[in-house]
Amino acid sequence: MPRATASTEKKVIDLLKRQALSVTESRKRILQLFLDRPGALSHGDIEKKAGEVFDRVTIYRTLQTFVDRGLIHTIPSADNAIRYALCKDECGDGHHRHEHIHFVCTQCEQTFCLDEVVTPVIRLPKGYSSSQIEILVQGKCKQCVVPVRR
Amino acid sequence: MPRATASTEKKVIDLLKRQALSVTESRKRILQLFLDRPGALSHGDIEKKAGEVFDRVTIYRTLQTFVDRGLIHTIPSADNAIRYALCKDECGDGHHRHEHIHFVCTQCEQTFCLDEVVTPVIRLPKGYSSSQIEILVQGKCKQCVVPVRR
DNA sequence: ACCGAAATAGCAACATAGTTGCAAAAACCA
DNA sequence: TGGTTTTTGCAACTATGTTGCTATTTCGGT
Repeated sequence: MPRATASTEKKVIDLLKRQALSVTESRKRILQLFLDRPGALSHGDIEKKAGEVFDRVTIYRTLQTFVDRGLIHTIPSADNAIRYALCKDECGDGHHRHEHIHFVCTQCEQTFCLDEVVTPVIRLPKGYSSSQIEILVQGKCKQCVVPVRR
Repeated sequence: MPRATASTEKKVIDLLKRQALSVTESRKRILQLFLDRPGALSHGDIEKKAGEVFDRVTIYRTLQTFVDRGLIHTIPSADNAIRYALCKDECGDGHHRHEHIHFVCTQCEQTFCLDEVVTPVIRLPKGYSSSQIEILVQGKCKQCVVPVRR
């Protein structure tokens, strides 16, 4: 199965170079995986899709590098499996700023960034200060709600 | 160090009985740990505090039982360490309903339930339906913000 | 295109986290 | 108290994540 056409390969290389990352097979492949699908990926997902080619350790380190450079961001979960998703607005080196919420579909089990939904302001009790807010909504996604039968 | 006074022991036993759970040493001890402190506990935390007395497996199973019975609830995190906290309003058998947000202090690294802060309504894009919302706020808690120097 | 320095990948070994089956121990109920 | 049921501990296993070291690859300069 041809995973990367000439044009998407170029895009991937571009993204890496823009972050001053050296272009390696594993980075290209893993970044490609994120571009290929709308949802978020866990380490396990990536290992399943590219684990025969690359070492587990390489995948861990590649993901960490991508997070550090602001290419992807982490999404917490209640099942002890951190997921990663592409940063849409270019996040900087070590600086992530995300205003969107995350949606976990209970049916297809995919996790999506809902860029259209902006995180509301949360009024904290006196004495608390906040630096980051993460909103995780669980339910059924567009594809899974009222499945269209034909 | 005396962990349970006569009165708190009674409270613990009461809570267990109310859920039709048999009263065992490990359940008493673990439930006691939750009553002793305001923050949430991870499996690891509990293992450190009671791991010499009880088997790891017992702790896993006890936590699972408590979650199933609605005694405690899980709190997702970005560091792959699910935390557990007492349910204030009695959640039923397998039914959790929490309207509060969770606060993770970056300084003392504790996680709290902020019962005073009600989760806002999130307007999802067309086609999505939500069944549960989890809000995770990161920052400094009451104790850690502007440390009082005397 | 080639070379050397620097970055990255792979390997091994380890640490932590979580699960399952089964036999022994205990909690419960009459 | 005694029999039944539930829970515990143990052993073994799988999955997940980390670290140090060496081999390989990338990349800049020539």
